[in-house]
Amino acid sequence: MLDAKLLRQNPDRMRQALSRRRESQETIDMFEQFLDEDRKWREYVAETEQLKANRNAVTQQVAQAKRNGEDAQSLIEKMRLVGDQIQALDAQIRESEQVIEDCLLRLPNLPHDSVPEGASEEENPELRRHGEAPVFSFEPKNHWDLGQLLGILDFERAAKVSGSRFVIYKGLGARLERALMNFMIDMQAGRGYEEVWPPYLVNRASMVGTGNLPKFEDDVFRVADEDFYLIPTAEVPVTNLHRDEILALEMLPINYAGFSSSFRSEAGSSGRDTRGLIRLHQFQKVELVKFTTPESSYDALEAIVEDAEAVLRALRLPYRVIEICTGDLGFKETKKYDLEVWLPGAKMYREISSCSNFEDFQARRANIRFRRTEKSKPEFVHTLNGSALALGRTMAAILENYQEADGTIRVPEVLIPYMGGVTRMGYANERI
RNA sequence: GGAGUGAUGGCCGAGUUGGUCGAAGGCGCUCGCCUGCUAAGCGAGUAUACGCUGUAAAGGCGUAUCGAGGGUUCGAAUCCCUCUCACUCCGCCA
Repeated sequence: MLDAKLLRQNPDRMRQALSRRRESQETIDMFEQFLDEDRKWREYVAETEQLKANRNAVTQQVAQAKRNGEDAQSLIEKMRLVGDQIQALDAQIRESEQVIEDCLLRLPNLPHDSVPEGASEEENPELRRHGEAPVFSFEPKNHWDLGQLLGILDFERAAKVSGSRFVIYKGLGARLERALMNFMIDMQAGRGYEEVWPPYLVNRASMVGTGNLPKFEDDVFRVADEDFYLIPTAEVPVTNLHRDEILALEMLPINYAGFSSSFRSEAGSSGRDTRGLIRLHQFQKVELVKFTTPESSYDALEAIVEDAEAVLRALRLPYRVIEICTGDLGFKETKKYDLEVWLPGAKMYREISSCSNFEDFQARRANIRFRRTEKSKPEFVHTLNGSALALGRTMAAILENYQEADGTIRVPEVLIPYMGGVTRMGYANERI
């Protein structure tokens, strides 16, 4: 959510942002509707407040008169009418506020000046690459074939138990998932992040706080008849940890590494990535979340990218870093980098981490503030996050990059201790 | 799930026969005074949001806020309704 005052005073800044983001006409119209409603709202407010000031004054006269044992009936009669007027105006104000609030909650964030112009993901510049794509003496398999041959991924039974877009990890596959979780959390805990294991169900206010609602209702799962949503990422509960709080300056920056399952409806993506671990209704993820001062959030963003890259480097997975252009930027972000890992089976780079700065967009929605000194006014913090990493896609990358000619998978060196010393996943290990 | 109690400012805590209550008192905090230092003491101050006005900043006026929302009333922290949360007891449960 953006500052209504800023939008009112500088509407062209928003208009320009909407155009840079290639927003739909619908969104552009919504912004103009906001400006219009905001103007009306201020008129109503001025009017009703004047009436209330008058009523408050007369009310004092009534009290005074009663204390003196005088008759106040004529004053009361007059105020009865004013009361009705106020009630009618207040109702109108509430309606206006609802329209305004709804617009504000659905208007996207302003791209940072440094974000490259572009219409779509095709124009996202690649910033750098790291690691060499492995060379195979055979045709590398995709991860779902490998996983099923090894008996560590079971998509068929997952479909029976739950449905499509689910997986069951078994044996060393389950163990590898667990190893990845522990490795990634330990690694970030060693880099200054506090480990957090949040709830996987959150209330609506939390979903609105991070900007997942009201605009993206279709993307998330909701528990029937309850005010509970399955989290689409740990970002939601972890960012909302400090909702409605005023933090002391000394507490910043706050760095959390949250582990959770993530649940996504994947509405609108039917037919895409239907096989394998790339696009599931449930996957696990270690998510980095930062709360910073406004002046340090862009440095913090670079730091998050580095922390996520470090995981890929430790796992010796080839990857590249791309910067998201204005037209591909998500609803909430001012600036975003994606890390893409090389998948030999698919012969392409796939997103494995996404690191974003939201500036005060979430902080304003979730009312997360800080005070520079005890006497200074609270200011909104900046929030950021980045995946480090998505476990399912990491496993896919490991299976595809570490496969051998005989169909076995070497275990990345850093994971061997987490795998109880297992160095290779193969047919011999089937009966774990 | 059943029964009950409660929710007031940074904290504790008055106020529930509706009117002078943005809210006593205390603690904490800030500034000043005092003291050779510390402690004690004295004085002043100490919420947030929004609107209007105004400025280089500030300020001024107004409105709202006593868990949240709605209602009754000329007027609500105080009365009514709904909800949320916390605590206690019972039941159930990993």
